[in-house]
Amino acid sequence: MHCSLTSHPFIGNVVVFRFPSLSLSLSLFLSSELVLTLHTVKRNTLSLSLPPRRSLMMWNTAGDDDDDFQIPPSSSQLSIRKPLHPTISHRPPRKKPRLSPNPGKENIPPAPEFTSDTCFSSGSHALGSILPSSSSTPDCIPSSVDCSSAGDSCSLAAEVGNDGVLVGGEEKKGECFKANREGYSRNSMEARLLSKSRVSLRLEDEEEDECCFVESDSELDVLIKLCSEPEGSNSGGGKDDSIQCPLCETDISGLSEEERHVHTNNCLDTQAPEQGSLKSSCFIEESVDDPVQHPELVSDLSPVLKWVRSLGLAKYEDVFLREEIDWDTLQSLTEEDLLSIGITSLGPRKKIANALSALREEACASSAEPQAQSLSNVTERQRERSTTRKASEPRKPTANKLITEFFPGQATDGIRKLPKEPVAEKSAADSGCRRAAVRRNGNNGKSKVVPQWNCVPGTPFRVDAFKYLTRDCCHWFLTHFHLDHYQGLTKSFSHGKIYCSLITAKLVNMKIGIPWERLQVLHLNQKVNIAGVDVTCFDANHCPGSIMIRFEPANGKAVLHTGDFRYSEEMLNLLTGSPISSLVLDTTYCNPQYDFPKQEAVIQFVVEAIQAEAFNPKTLFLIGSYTIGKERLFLEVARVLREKIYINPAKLKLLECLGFSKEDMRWFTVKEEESHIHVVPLWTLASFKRLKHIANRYTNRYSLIVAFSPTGWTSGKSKKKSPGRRLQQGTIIRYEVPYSEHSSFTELKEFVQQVSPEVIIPSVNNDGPDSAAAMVSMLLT
DNA sequence: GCGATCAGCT
DNA sequence: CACAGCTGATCGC
Repeated sequence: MHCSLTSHPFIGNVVVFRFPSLSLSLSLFLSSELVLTLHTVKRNTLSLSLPPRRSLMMWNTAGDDDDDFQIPPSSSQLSIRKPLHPTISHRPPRKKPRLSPNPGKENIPPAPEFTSDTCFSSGSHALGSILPSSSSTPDCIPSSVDCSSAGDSCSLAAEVGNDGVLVGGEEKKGECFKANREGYSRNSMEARLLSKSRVSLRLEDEEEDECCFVESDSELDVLIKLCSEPEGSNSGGGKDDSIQCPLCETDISGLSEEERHVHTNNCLDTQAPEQGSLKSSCFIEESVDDPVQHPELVSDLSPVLKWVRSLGLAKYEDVFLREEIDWDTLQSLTEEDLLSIGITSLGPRKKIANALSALREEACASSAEPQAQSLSNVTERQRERSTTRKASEPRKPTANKLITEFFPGQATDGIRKLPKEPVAEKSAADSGCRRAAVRRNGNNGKSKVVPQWNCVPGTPFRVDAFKYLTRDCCHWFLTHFHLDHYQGLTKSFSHGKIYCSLITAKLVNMKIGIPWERLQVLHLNQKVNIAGVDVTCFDANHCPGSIMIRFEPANGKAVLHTGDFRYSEEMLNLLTGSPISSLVLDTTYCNPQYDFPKQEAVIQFVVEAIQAEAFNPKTLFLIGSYTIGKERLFLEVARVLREKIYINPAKLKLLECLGFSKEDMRWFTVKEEESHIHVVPLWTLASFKRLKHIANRYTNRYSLIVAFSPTGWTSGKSKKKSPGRRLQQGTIIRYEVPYSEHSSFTELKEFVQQVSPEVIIPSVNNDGPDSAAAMVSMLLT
């Protein structure tokens, strides 16, 4: 078997193993300090990357013939040499490999001495790069191949086994290794990035970040499957799998699941006329008048399935069928429910959830204005029943949990409930939220209910509610200039005044074209009276211009709306005064899994990472940012590295609105050639594909791209507690760093405890209203 | 053609 | 995951 090692043409710390005639099956055993990343395995090519300042040793213990391990002459940058520390291999090589000549060797300068000090501080060489060492080494393990820049660290051994399996090992041997390891552990980016995860090897696809995790059946799915087995059927392995159509009772076991649905649907279609009202074009009409008299829920399935189909999501029919979801149940489903029944794809789930809220709104509208609709009696009854139920009983036991139940020692009398859905009219009315016509003319006159978090209890004000413009409100607050908060705001806005910070006002004026007459600037920490309500705003520490707003209405129940915010202790000093009754809280990361470091720590991390990666003068650094946001990160990078940052002219214009000092602005340049640190939209860093496009654009100027993707999500889920991660594909490196402009879970908890409100209204509630209660309860435990 | 909105995607 | 935002399709004017 032949294996060739070559250095990457551009970047020193990538080693490519080629097994020309082998279908690779790989396993690598690495020890605690991960220094080798298996990068791609494709077309018999295995590419491995070493973090900078590390070296690689490779042993060959495969096969017994001399052909086992050959370094072809073309691998000119590799030196084949003997290791300094023979004992390092946990499985000593059995045979000396035939070493091929290395014609390029003499042209390559000797590498510096590699010690624990130089391993981090020396910038003159890429320490992981594949350079020959001029030093000679003891002839103990003749079969080793060292691709290190200097003969030293012995940090990793890899072997090619008889079966073509590449195995490897590292054992701590000798002081050199120890010192090196300690030095590395202490200083290196990679050690810091990876020390927690201890993932010994990453097997990455070429499109690493697009790798798919095939979702295995959740426990819930399994349960659902079990529960959906027909009750008397022998599901314990017996073969009594007879399945009957619930309508015509024909045996349909022989049909596929899809065919069964088709069959059942046909039966429903043919039987429906007998029941009086079903028309294929009006599936909403059919419903079971009295469920007690119609215990067979399946007879109510057809409208559901048709509805699902009408959304173009026929492939989920079986999910609804399996769950025996009837029309009533359907309307009470939350997005969380959809997820739990197995609609795991975001797109379809959102689509269904949106369609469901439209359905519910229709139902509400019809109950509120029955005269406005001309509906069949059946529909009328159906809606009546569903709305009656809404008013009288909870759809789900957890839905109407009192928020205040989660507050130990707080009175619960007469305290507002967390609404199950914005559609719950009572809660909407309570908070002053009303139905808003989304479009006066379009959208078929459909309307949306203003979510509670966009309202200020006890006032007629709206916050970040431009999606829900109504004529009955003329005080519109905007907490910051991010699309998801100003969405719906256009230059034709004519609904009153917009209240925001100076920075936000500038941006709204510049980017959207709202005239200044419509804008009312709120100054930080200054109380003003607006329509009889005292209003004070504070820096929200989110993006430039972001504010939190305290409203003190005449009823004495102060409301604090955080907008989007990142907690800082200074906030608490400002918030002294009247106690907060309702807290509208940015719950973006309201889950214990999101516990990321302070921004300063992440900035420091990025600065050090740049320094560590900067060994190659032809490196382009990219830092992701939003329209506004993350400025602190790249400004700090500029300051520390004393290097200008490139931004495009549009971004510069934006930054000029953000109130940076002249000093700070000097760190920005719109001349690309003046800087090799560029600020780019965050989404351009999202995939390696895009990064490759960027790389191609700069192919003459840069040989290495190092991108920083700053996002709080980095620290979620499986990446729990990891301070970030470093991904690499060839000449492109992407760091994902947990730089967040939202509060972490810990910070939220701290904030809530300090503010101690009576009611919390979450602003982000992606998993449905049920989880809102859970979310809040987590904050208070 | 333009602005606004929405779905889909990252 | 989907922070926040881009892209393209569609609709109404």
